[in-house]
Amino acid sequence: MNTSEKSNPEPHGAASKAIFDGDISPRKREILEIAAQLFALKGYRGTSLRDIGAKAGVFGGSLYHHIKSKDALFLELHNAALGAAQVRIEEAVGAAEGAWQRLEAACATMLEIQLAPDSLTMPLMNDFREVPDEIRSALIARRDAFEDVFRSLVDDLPLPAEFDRSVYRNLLLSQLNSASDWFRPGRLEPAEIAAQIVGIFRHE
Amino acid sequence: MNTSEKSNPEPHGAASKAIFDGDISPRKREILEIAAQLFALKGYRGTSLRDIGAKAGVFGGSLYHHIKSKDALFLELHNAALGAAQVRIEEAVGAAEGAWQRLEAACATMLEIQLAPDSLTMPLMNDFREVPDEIRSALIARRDAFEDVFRSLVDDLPLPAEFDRSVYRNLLLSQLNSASDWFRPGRLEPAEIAAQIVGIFRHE
DNA sequence: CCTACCGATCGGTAGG
DNA sequence: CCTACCGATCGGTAGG
Repeated sequence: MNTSEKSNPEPHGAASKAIFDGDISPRKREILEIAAQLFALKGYRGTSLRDIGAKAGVFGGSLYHHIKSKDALFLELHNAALGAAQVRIEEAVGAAEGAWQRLEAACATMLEIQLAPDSLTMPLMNDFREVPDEIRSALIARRDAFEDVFRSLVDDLPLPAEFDRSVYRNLLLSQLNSASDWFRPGRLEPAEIAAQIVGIFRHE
Repeated sequence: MNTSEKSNPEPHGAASKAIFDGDISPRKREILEIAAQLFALKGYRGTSLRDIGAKAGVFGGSLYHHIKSKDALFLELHNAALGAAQVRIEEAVGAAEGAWQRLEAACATMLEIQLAPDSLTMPLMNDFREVPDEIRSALIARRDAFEDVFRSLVDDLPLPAEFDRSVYRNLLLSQLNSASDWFRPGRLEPAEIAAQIVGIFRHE
């Protein structure tokens, strides 16, 4: 079994949402998805390379054929998830008209991503405290770039003068980032929650 | 050096905010405060008993004279911090008149607690993912009891009918809980942030 | 990708 | 409260 099996464009049917770039092997993509799920569920420190290996059907040490280190794996994951989220949100924003409608589109997409039942995505964006110092600054920089989308959305709102837009944006983002803490399926849908959020945040 | 030195009522000047019950030894209180700071800074898994011991001037194993386990230590800490916060918030709410004023008083007090520079308090309330399964349900139950204060505050608001009060309350609480992620001293004060929050959340 | 292992660190304990 | 240690687990590596 050699390792030259990279020229396989999207074999398994989950091309629906391409979280990771196309220029990685299917096997590595599989490993990244498994790792993302475990990190989201148990946190950075709570997920060992042996755990990831076990779910992938190999021993922990074997992962080092695909990754450089646990740090690098987490960083790659985090950046890929944020990149994919950013693309989806920008698409949704581009399809909407009006400042409040664009904000609601962004919120709805963000919540759909964070609240997806199989969410191999981003519920890891917050526990920066758990992550080694060496990669934390890179994670924060990437997150800041992501949040620029919301910065410009908020800047476009016709808000009352007494509102501090920086605080307003941070409050909004903290709601979106921690919705998975209290969300329960079967009640309001992500889009309905987005409508509630914009209903609350809408003042002019 | 014997161990019978418990009958000392508040020796060091920090009686200003009694986070922990009076019926524990000063030494144990000291250890709890050190542990709280480290947990808040580095998370549950990122804080070892050796770390706590080092800051307290003893070896990790020596802490077991005062605690039963790391789990129990964290649980005690968490419950004491929430209990103290609840008392302060209920006092502030009791001193205010009007549903919106009471809400703002609760938010301001909550933010003062979470954003205090030496905050040995609660920025640990969120990383339940990091904590062992055995104590997680107890932590959640205690937090739910704490949040009942906000439940009744929100129920008293004259909100428009289209607002879902459960979602509204969760959104509000997630903002208060994660304000420490973006707060920077020197800009808005906690009370000013509370005013911004209520300004946003105020609809009737 | 596996076997077998390394040094480090963890929570916790015994015995004083 | 210390010394000295236990078994478990971790990220990572060598050599195949």
